[in-house]
Amino acid sequence: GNSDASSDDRSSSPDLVVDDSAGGFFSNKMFQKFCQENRQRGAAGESGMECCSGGKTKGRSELSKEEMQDLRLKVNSRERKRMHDLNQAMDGLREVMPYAHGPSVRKLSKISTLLLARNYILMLSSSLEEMKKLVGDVYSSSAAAQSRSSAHHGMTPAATSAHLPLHPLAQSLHSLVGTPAPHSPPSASFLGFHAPVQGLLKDPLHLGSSYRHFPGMPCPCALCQPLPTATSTLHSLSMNK
DNA sequence: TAGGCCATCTGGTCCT
DNA sequence: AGGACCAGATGGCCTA
Repeated sequence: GNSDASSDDRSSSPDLVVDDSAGGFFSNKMFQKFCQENRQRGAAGESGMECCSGGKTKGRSELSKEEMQDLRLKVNSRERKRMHDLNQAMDGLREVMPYAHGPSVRKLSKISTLLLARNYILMLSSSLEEMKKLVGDVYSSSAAAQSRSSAHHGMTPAATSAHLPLHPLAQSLHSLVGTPAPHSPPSASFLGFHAPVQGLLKDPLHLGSSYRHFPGMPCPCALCQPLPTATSTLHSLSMNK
């Protein structure tokens, strides 16, 4: 189920147009050439064709014209399905990316989707690290305060921390950092996405036409996202093969 | 009209 | 041997 696909006449996962029909298949120039060559060979002599018809396992060179066509159709169909699956996965990735979705918005290109996803992951990673640090700081400061107070009342620090209610800030941070739901994108409100800005950037990757920039948060788009220092080493790895 | 993006076909390579 | 994966080629569609 891809919502974008319905709004985009250039869906990356179009309904399977199986061009098994002669018209579709023979429209391919290379295949036409192949058939032409085959016809020429056939005109020169059909003996090669007859010798191998009826065998159970044949080499590809021994296949008849029809069998070759059949094989080619099967391979093409598999390749189409593979590409459709890949595009479906790409659509799934687009759905969880922080950019404007909608009928009036052009879909991110594949390369833009991948680049944006990469930067988005880097941004989330650095945010998570920051959150963890914050939680640690809050814990240590409140524990220090409690130990002072409990020492005053003759209690052990361990006993107090076990029964202490969490600092309100620590509680809220806990709810944010504590148990991330697998396979679910971070909530929009958590990321501060509730007040989208309409200002769009111009950029060579065509991110600008579909990407929204949000106030108060580092922008994950390929252009304006400075890589976090902790993960900047990943940059050198980039996406090179 | 050039350039970008895409779907499809195709042959080669690798893996099971 | 068959299937998956990959990259090159090709042609169509769209936009600036």
